[in-house]
Amino acid sequence: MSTTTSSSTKSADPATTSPSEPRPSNFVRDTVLEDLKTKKYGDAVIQTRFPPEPNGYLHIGHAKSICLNFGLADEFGGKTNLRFDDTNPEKEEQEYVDSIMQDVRWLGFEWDGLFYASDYFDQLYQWAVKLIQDGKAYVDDLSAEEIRKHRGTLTEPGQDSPHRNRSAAENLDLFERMRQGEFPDGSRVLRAKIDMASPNLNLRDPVMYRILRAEHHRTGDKWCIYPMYDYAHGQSDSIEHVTHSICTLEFEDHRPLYNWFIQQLGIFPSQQMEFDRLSLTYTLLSKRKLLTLVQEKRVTGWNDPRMPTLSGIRRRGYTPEAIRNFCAAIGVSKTNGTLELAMLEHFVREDLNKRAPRVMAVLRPLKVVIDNYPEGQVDEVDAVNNPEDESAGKRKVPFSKVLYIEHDDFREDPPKQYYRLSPGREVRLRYGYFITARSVIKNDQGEVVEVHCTYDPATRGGNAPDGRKVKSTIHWVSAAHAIDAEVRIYDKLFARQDPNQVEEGQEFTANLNPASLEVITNAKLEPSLANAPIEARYQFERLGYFCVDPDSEPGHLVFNRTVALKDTWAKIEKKSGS
RNA sequence: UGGGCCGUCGACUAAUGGUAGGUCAAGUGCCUUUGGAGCACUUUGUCUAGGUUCGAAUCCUAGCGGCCCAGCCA
Repeated sequence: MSTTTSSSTKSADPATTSPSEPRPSNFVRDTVLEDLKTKKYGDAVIQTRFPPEPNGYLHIGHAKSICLNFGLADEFGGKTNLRFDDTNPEKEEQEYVDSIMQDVRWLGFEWDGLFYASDYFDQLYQWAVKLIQDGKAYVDDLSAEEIRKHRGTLTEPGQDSPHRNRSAAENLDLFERMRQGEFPDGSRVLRAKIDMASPNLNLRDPVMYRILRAEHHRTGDKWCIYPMYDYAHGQSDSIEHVTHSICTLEFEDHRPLYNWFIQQLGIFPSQQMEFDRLSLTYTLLSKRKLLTLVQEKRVTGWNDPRMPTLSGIRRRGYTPEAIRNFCAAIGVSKTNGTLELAMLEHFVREDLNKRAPRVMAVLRPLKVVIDNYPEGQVDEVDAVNNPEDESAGKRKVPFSKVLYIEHDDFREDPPKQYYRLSPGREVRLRYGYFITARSVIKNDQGEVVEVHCTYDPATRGGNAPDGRKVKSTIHWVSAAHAIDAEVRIYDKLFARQDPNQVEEGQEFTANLNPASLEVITNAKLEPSLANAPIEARYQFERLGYFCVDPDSEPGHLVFNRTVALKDTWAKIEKKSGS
């Protein structure tokens, strides 16, 4: 992929501390550049952070954020922390923490600091006490529902809680007793005292702490009160001296609150900036909904190869490079849009094309017998491992009298522009010989089950000495040498471009693509694949990119199709069909 | 209809008052022992209307359209 040329890279920029590749311009990077130039943070390097909540697995949308945050720090010699936003013990688990760390590293990034919002619970508590002392926070006894009623609506101001003007002493006492566990869950909250009439709902005395008796994955039962996101996040950023706190657009309305806490506390002024969340066609990127798919067993787990999670995509065969290139190419803006899935697929193909060894595999075997080929003779033909990479070398592939070819590669009655095998037609068997179809054998249903051909011994390797050309080259596997494999063909998980678009009363699961997985149990592979290791990626010539699934066992290989090759014939067929 | 944000080819994104460019997709041709890859070419765009300016995608005004916010989720 070539990087977009941008004006910001035309001239050497003194703020750029690394001589790295020109990077695509975006408004976040521009701001960093500007802040560095004006020395907004003195001589300090920029500090970013990736702050996932450990309540699910990371997905491709997170990859965009990871690449942005780590990428900025890399480019400008800054640092990036991994910080778990673990303020809601009811939804968070160690399993998610572990998977997140694994996925970030797999993507190719290493954090500078590893932190948890829960590391700061004591500090956060002390700051809350300070806000109470300053008359900026109060304990409210209203129920959740009463608070909601008092909040007003989008168009009407809220009303003050009757407890809004308690004395600092009383608030201090109550808050301390909240922490001590004197009150039942949900009976009281600590609220910031801001403005119940603010047009920004986030400023209508937001809740800072709630009482929640839940086992926290790190602090256990030490606390029975937990800070809310708005109170925890900005302060965590500030503690870590995060200079650029990059989050998604839906937090734009929270920025005034983010700033309010920092200002009241007089602590390090981290700056929040918001960019657009990634959306992809035919894809859902909502941890809540992905969780639903897992819980309802619509998929086999978070790492089902159809899932847009990093672990799913990894198992599907995507490379970290492909994802990083994708993230660099899609850019960062404030526009809410939806990217075509084709864009993502392009970047896997691009990467795999360069690195994946080619191999021959037949997914839907059709038996071919070469009548004039000597019985029992085996011919080891040379095959190129990767035409894109000469250093990948060559291998031998056994050729013999009985072969399998792809069922699609033979048509008894070939349509226009179909160049593959058909009665009387000569084609090339890749790296093998030219063969001509002579007759077919059909089963009781009238389906072709065997094609008898003749071959031209002079065409060994694939070229005719007399210079005659052939329109098409097809792949094959020697029947006697083939190894059997299971191949899982994946398609879009959702049938609708926008999986959230549902008929009245329906769930998003109604949009699930019933054909998202097709399992082929009798695929035939060339023997070189016998010892293919888990996660190894190949191009099955003319078919697509495939990788070895962890479900594989000795003697039973399982492949996942990562993505199909672009298929010109399919286009022609579709066009003439419609 | 309170507040916030956003409108550039079909999609994503650049242009920072001075040539509307790139990537994907689509199409055409070349090439090809993968109908792959590669190469070349092509199509299509500044939401609308006013204004400022020598000059506006960019600044101003007004419309129109979209997204977000009324969790003791993040």
